[in-house]
Amino acid sequence: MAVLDERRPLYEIKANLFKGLAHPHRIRVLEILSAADEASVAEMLTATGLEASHLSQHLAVLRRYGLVVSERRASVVYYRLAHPQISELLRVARVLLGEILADTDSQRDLVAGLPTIPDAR
Amino acid sequence: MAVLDERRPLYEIKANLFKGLAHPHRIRVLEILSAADEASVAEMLTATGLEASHLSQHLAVLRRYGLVVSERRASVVYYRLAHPQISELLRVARVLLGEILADTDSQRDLVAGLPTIPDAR
DNA sequence: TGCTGAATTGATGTAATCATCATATCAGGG
DNA sequence: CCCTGATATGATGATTACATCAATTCAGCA
Repeated sequence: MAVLDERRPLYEIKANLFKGLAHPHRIRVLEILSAADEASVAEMLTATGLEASHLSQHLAVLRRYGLVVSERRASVVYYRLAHPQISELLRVARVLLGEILADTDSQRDLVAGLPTIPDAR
Repeated sequence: MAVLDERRPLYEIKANLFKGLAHPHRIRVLEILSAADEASVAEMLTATGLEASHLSQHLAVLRRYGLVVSERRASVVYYRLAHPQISELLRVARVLLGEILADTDSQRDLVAGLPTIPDAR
């Protein structure tokens, strides 16, 4: 398994989880799967507008990180979240981001990192 | 701000959030800050065992991603989570990982990605 | 068996991230 | 004012991730 490997220290496993989530295309895919429960590659292709091999590579990453599972029925491959909890995590992230960005609106440059650190690069 | 920038599509902002979290050292730092509310660089140095400049670089990443804020009092720099919700996100991730890894124990190779995909590389 | 559509893999170049080490800034005490 | 401890930045090389395009596998059908 290598990525979500329970023999590693927890903070490393956790970092790997986030690493799997750390790309906009992969977020889109996971949100599609959160909403639809299951989706074929073809469906995700039209939903995302990505080129086939590009999508496939990101799906491979998601598989490698143990975030999705796939199943071939006839000539179509269907993907599903490997764990329902993943959609929960995305939901929480969405809510928290909502709050964070709302904060940001009112205290924009506090959050911007510019004034708090003498010389933010 | 550039990283947690509300003008971008949401899935990109979300991916950036996860990108900031996608490293074991940074997870450790954030968990220290979740527990302690505030910590000096010196404290984090001893807590993590990292070399000073190495820790500093990761702190810079966390600042850049808007996940922490820092404040200098005398010659000591203190760090804090930029948003309390971040510790909430980590908490949720921890819980979910607990469940996922528990699953994994009983269905280890289902999660491993090996049997579900004909030729996992 | 040879096509065709669906999806994956491989190869390549480029860019981003990480670790290490050396150097720089910054505040306070001598 | 310079020294020291605390922290941050810069430069370098190594590794890993990303995008693009070509080639491959695989299932079903003519």
